[in-house]
Amino acid sequence: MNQRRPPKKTTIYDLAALADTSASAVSAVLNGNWKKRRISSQLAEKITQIAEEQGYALNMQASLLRRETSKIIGMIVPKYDNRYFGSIVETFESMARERGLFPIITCTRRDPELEVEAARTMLSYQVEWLISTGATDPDRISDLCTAAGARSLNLDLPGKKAPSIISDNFSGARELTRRILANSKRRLGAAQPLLFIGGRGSDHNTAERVRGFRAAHDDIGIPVDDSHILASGYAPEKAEHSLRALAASGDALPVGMFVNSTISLEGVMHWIKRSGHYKDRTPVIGCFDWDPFAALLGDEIEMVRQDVQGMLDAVFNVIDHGTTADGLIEIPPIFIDAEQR
Amino acid sequence: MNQRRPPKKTTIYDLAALADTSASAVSAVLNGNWKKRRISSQLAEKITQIAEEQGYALNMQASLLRRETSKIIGMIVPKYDNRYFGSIVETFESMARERGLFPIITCTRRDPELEVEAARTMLSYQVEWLISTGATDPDRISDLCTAAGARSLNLDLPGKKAPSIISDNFSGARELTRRILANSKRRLGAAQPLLFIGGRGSDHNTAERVRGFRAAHDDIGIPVDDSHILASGYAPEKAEHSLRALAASGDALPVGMFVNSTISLEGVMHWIKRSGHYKDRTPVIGCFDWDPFAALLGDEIEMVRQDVQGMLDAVFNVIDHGTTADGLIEIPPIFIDAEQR
DNA sequence: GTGAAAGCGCTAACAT
DNA sequence: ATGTTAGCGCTTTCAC
Repeated sequence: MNQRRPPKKTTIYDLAALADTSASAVSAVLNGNWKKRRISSQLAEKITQIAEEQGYALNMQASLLRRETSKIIGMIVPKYDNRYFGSIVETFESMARERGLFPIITCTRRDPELEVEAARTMLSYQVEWLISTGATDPDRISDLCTAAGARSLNLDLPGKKAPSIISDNFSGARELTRRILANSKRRLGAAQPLLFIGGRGSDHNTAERVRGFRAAHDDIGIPVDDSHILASGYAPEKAEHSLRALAASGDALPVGMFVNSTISLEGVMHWIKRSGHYKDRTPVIGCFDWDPFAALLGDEIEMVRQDVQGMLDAVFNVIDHGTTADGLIEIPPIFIDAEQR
Repeated sequence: MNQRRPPKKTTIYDLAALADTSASAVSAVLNGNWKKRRISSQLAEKITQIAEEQGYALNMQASLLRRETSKIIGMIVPKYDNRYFGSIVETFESMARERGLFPIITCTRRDPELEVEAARTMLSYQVEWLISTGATDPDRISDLCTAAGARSLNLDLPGKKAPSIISDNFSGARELTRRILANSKRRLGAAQPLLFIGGRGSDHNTAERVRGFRAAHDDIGIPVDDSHILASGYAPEKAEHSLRALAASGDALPVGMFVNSTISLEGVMHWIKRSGHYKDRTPVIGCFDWDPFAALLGDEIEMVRQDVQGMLDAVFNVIDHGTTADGLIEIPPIFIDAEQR
């Protein structure tokens, strides 16, 4: 039933002709601000009905061109392949819609070039706000936004040139580490240093989590060697490769691990299962992020869940109230206890 | 650094004034079709540079209003909470961009009202194509599109009024069932009927998969009782609830299950772990969909992976070549053998 | 209570 | 080779 040649679209002029009135009356009625224009409910009724019959659809491009405000809000997101970002996008969309904003999302696959290209495109579409989620170079995007008269916001990863809403990575990592160490002690009698694996050493979140990881070890007087920090990237294969290299080096394998994301955990679990090391006793694991299946993988796997709703509440708080400070807002992540998992 | 009052945006008229030329020259240069207008590379150079300096950004709304074609392509997707849809969206976006199209995606949470509202909004934005993914009422959306002069396409779930690209659910389910039965026989000596769980009995995919499930049982002469088909919905809690009810009924629990989606599998695995039935011997499981962590959950869990790339190749084949037939295109899903998982 | 008219920023046909 | 001009469909004064 797909029409080959689109029939000329109905405009408010067509409607005006049919209703024997003017385009401005039609526009006013269809926008709901007709009481302000004191249009007779008779005429309003008639116009609405005709519009219905003709299957009239507003042309946003024309409408937006004339208005001063677009009500379009953009978000850039690195990937759709994990629960964290999926839930950010889903929550963002519905919160935006609640406010009468039109959300447009685009996935930039952690590619810096794509990020700025996507930002530019969104600015062409007159976004009023642009949220950079987990962007590699958020300040670059903020600059573009400022130049184009749009406002920007950083989510998940902080920047210097716009308000940034992120998880409290340091405290979260410290508490997670504390729990892994406790589990490990319960199993082995004595606590031993853990392995930190996944993420990029250069990004703020990873750095903060490493700091929390070290602090928790410090708290109980266990030294952490640099060789125990393997921030080799986000892809599953990267984590797997690091572990393989570690095992090949002949060093003792750690009894427990702090895994920096579910995506890294994928590689870690795969390697543990396939490699055959740990065959009798799997390592104690903690993951900075949550996934429902990962949660079922074993009893000893501890997970922090980032507070997506809390973060987006903060995001929209800035948007709704137009806060202007470029500060850092840190949202505590959530710990789920084993019983209620 | 967020500007409070957006500075008036630079237009091509501003650039024309600065370059001491006309708006049309600027437009032509910035669009790349200036060799056609035989504009001197000198002028072109000058304009490009000034545009750069001024941080000029095209106003798409104005551009689109004037053009006849929008190059905007929309997609409606039910959820972002599993790998299947995540990968559909990610692949769709990049394939659209490769073609110079601007993808806009929106998540409708399996809500029929939201679906049509989202479709209407996208049509206002002049989408040329609208892909309904897993929509509850795709024909309604196709009608809206036809009325607005846009073309539509169904993905994942078929409709009658537009070309539909879906998985070959029948054959996939039959093969998956065959494999689960074989695993079950290997473990138990004799094959026993499986339980089908998850999905909506009313949707095409679930119906086809049930048909495949029955066919595979028929093939080896095992009868399937209606009480073994539990298509109680997509949410994890729905599946969990059905299982709890089944266990409470006192009937024997099945030795194996065909789970209709990863999202249902979430509920199934959770129940198996928490309920304590199956404590010594977990059931043989197969899932119509793939998830990396679920794949690690046990050795006996068989998974079909829907061929997302194949499906989207088919989608863009229709778009690129403007096929007009409203037929059903079925893409065989992919089986991953245990060794290579 | 309602209509006429201007103009948002851009593109393309038509001049020169 | 480049400028002038007429809209695209809508919103919004302003005039009646």
